Amino acid sequence: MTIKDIAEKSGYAVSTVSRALNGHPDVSPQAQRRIREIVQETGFIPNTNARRLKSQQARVVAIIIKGTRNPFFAEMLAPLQERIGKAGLATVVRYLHEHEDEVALAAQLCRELKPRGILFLGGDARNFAAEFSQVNVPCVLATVSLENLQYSNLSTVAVDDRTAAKRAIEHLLENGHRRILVLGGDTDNIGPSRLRLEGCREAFRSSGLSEDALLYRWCRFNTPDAYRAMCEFLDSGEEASAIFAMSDSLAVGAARALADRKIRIPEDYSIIAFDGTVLSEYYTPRLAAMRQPADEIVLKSADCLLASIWNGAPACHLLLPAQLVAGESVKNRK
Amino acid sequence: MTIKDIAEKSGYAVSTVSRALNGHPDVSPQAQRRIREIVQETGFIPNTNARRLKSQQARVVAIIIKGTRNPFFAEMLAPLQERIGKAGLATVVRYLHEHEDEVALAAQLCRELKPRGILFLGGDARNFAAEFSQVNVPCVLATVSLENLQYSNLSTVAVDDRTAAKRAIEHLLENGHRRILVLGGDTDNIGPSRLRLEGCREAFRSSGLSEDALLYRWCRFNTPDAYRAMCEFLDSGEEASAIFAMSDSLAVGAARALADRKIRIPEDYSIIAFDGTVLSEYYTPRLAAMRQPADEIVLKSADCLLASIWNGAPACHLLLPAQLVAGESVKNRK
DNA sequence: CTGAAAGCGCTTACAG
DNA sequence: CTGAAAGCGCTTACAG
Repeated sequence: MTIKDIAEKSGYAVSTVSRALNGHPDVSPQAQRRIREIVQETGFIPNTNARRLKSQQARVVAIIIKGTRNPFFAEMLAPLQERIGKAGLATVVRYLHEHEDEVALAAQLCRELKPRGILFLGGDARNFAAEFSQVNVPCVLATVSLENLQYSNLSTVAVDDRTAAKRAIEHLLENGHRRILVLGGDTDNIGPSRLRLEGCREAFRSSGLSEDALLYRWCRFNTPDAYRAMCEFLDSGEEASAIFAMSDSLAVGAARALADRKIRIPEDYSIIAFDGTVLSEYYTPRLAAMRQPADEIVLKSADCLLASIWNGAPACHLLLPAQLVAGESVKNRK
Repeated sequence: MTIKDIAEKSGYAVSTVSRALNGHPDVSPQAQRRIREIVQETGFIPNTNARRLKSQQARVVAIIIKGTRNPFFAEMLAPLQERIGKAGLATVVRYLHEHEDEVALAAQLCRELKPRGILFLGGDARNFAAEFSQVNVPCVLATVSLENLQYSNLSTVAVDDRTAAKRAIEHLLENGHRRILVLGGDTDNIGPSRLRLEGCREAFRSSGLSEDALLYRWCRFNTPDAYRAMCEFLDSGEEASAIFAMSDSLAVGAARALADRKIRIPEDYSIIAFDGTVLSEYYTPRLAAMRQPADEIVLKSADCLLASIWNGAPACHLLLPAQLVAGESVKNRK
């Protein structure tokens, strides 16, 4: 079943059918109706490949997700697809491991798939700095702030990591904690972990405390690796009274390491997480967390991308505030 | 940059370039080499749409995921994509809400995208019964067993839900529990919740116990709704000493409801979950669970699909055993 | 082993 | 408002 068959059945030419199908204005109401009927009857669906070949662009937005097991991204994906879908664009999702290059994939997709835009969920600043110029469609990088890279077709929508982390540490300091362990990712390069660590340092400095009491342990962004890092910390003999974990899943891993040693939360160790997903809310004890406004990130990211696609709107850079959710996992030591 | 440009630069004809690009055997080593060089230099990537238009099929497997926030599916997706990718096929992922029709989407994709095969992660038996005949490519339904539907192009790979649930209940019975609350999904129609409930009943029957002591509460497959269902149960004044939750995330919601009322796990209430994801392993207390062999489901699903695609292998129906993981959430009352 | 040519199913100037 | 025709970038018989 092709457009040619529809043309024959309807008595109109192929070109007229094509126009009717695409809702062009210059088609008579009769033709419109007749063609619609036949399409209904036959259940005809135009061949997407042929369509794309001609129009040289797919009605598609690619979503590239960095990190295959990030529950925070997982929560954002469905509403993202929904919102973009309502704008009449299909979505194609690709997952990448942490070590893979999302910008290289984007460049490849631009050539192969020719999407109208690309939405990155997470990403590495280095990749963007090195090769984003190869990507020539409107893009939005969500959850990572990258304002210093001035690409005209790259918007960023992210939480203000530095301020949020500062607030997390302040919360612990306000509750009398003076030695704090921070669990997070790679801080050598610019990125969320680095920004958050800087926020932690600022909190110590502006409280007049020595940064010697700010301990950092690196781990990958998953629960088992946070467990590993936390065990190593506890076994090293170092001490602290509170933990700031840079994601909810890291907090769960750390909590498990404490439980193994009969260390209680929050009596012996306080803990504050980052993200504020459903998990932190329903975990026992309820985890204190800096909640990322996932809904708003989704909303703004989608709107930003769609505005660029349809109206050629210039790139925007949004920094949203995170919100402190108190929970039950922080004890006041005063 | 098109294949025509490569032809000009290399001095070979378009058809020879095409053959070289696709690894056809009848191309001289020189031509092969020369063309490869130019492709390297120019970074040429063939236009996927044109390719598909001609060959009428994409080198793509569609993965349709039912339920946008299922951590169990989330864990399976990455290795699934990897395995299929290694076989030289790309993957396209589509998420569907629980109430949406995955088979209708599959039928649509068959016409639009023309994939080589479709892999369903979760699905509703009713949709398959009603309209799967519209889908004409090899398919595998993972995590739901549907042997009674004899479609020649539909394989199923799932855990033996009935036996697994029976084992879960037996574990609770062995530990002296006699009134058990089961938390799960819709049991009106054939599907995992129904099969598991039947397994629960069997366990009671074969132990000579009255099924009156087997309580069932319906909820959606997410943590907040399990919390809601558990709260309603507790507030209703009904009693039990143990819970079987049909997923890890349901167990977390139920646990939170207990914690709200200062009911301790496992001292006051025992709990056993289903899936056995990372979460159950690192939760405090470690959750007893019937672990689904996610790795094996991934492996078998992918292999089954690829065998059908490449070799026209007939549909297969695999029922894999779940494994009891003891955890710390079940108390022996004897 | 290689090339010229037809054609996949659409869209879109162009002419009427 | 409608139709005939060109062409998007490939693949694949067919002929040599």
